[in-house]
Amino acid sequence: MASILSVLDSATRAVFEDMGFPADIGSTRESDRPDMAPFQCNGAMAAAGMAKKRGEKVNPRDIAAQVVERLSANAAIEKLDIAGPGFINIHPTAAAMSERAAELIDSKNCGIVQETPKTIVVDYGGANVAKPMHVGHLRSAVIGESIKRLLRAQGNTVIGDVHMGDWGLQMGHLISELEIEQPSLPYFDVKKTSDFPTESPVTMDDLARLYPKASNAAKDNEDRMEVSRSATAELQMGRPGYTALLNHFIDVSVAALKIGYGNLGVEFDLWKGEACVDPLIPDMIEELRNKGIAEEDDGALIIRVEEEGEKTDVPPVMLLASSGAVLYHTTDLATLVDRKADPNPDRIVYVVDQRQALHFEQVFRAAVKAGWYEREQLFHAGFGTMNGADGKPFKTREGGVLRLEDLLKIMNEAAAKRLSESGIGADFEPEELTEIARKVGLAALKFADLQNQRMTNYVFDPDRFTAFEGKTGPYLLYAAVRIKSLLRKASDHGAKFGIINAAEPAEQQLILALDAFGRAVASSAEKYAPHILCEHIYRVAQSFSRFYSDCPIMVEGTPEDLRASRLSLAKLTLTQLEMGLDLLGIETPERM
RNA sequence: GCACCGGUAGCUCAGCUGGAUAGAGCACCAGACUACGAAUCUGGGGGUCGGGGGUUCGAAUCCUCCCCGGUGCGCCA
Repeated sequence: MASILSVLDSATRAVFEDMGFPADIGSTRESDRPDMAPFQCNGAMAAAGMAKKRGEKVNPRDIAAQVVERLSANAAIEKLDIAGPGFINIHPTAAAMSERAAELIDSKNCGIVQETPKTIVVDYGGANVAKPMHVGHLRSAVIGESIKRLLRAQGNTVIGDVHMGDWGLQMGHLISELEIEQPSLPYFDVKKTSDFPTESPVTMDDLARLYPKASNAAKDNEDRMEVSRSATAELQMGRPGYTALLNHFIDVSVAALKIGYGNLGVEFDLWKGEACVDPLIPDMIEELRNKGIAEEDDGALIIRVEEEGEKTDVPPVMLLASSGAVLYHTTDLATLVDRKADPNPDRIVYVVDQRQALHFEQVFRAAVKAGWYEREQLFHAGFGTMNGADGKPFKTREGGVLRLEDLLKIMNEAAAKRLSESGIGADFEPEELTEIARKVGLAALKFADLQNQRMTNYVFDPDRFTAFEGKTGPYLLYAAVRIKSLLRKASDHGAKFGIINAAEPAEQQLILALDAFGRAVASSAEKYAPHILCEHIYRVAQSFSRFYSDCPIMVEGTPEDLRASRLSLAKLTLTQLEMGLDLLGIETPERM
């Protein structure tokens, strides 16, 4: 099955090739001037340029005329125009559009092209143990979830790994602070090595309180810092009481994080963290030493990763601090070793803040140097830093960090308010109303985030998030929900679906928009860029809105076959909208 | 100092494997509900694409030099 564009594209390429030009220059694409034609081919100018370089003098319009001549018999083409210096404008036939719509209805996946299946790990989330989730965790979760779904939709085996931060000094802080508060706990008894309580001595709230307390205390007290450092070192040496405590911390945190991510509609296949690859580190370091890759430097163990002819020095990977402690690089490398063993992925995508770019570059180089991966297998999909409307790191009015649960509450309330204002939900059950507000709020939040290109710095602006008009998540849901309502009405009237006949401009425009879904998904997945899919879904919703206002369907007096055609088109649109929204991690309510 | 990311309409952003008149949403102005949901639709005004050079028939897009903002640069994670 081929999209309208790909049919036209193959045709124009073949013509250019026939005429002795490279097929590539004859490519067809969506037009920059949709007012003139849906599709354009600009190859004639390029061809004339090439002929000129060979010393021939050719007018691009003449080449265009020849191309048009050879294309005129194509059944999918209604009309060809030559414009300006030699642009070829291509109008597909209504029949081609109708046929394509029928294909899309039969298609299981709305025209998403299946790739040769690969195993891909998407590393996103990255929340820390013992710290409540805040707005800073939003982007990784939302973008990562969408990338995971996009890759999966292409037929890949995709594994989402939360990769928690549960190792290192932060754990030393927690353990030592708890010891200061409750020194009599059995975990701190050096002589005790087993049979620790199964019940956690702390709650999530305790952890959320202990960490900043310790961290602040250590900031300006070197002695306190030393206590944390030595606790960290002892934990890493495997002190049983500390290990038992760490496991409690992790269990308590994972339970909280599952709820937090669950509220965002984000799910992970793996709940691994840094701590669980710690056992791999001694062998890994041994291997790196034996291979002559790791070397001592200034008391630390490092891997040099700078490359020939590089202008700047890329700092080395730090495997072991001079204290012998394991560092961020070490656990990330060990995670790569772990993943190599299982599931031995073809690719790993890290959806992590762009500020980590250098870190990943270093780790990737080390992994390649060690012979574990090819450079192309490892990709850091970074995203922009998040600021408030003033361009500075976002803070609440009180100057604190905005918790994710509070953000979700703000979104929920805004959606609920809008629902009650519109008066539509007056007869809904309270539970349904709550559920709708949740979905609408979340859709607004996610779409506001995803529609930006990853790299652009992110302005966190609650007003923008809670805007429900225009290019927003709720607009998309509204379009989908309106179709559902229409289909319910059709069902009540016993209306039938039928063959789609692309007659009206609004119908044709909608079909052409639907035709582009496969391309949008492919390009989104290839570039790890959900915003491309956002753009597409929005265009589909807009095209539908226009179709809906121009073309009566369930209005009395609409001929039966016309109604059947339009109902089918509406249903097809709904299928694609819901599928596209799902790829963005957005749920569609039945009504709103 | 070096490196990475960004600078496009009043605001928030697309477009950047070079193509025609640089797009969208918000805001602003003017219209459309006794027709299927107006969280909607139609039309309009609004731009030295940070600046200068260069390549090209053609540059927001490629090259180069500057300016501005953000970020990162061996023992936190």
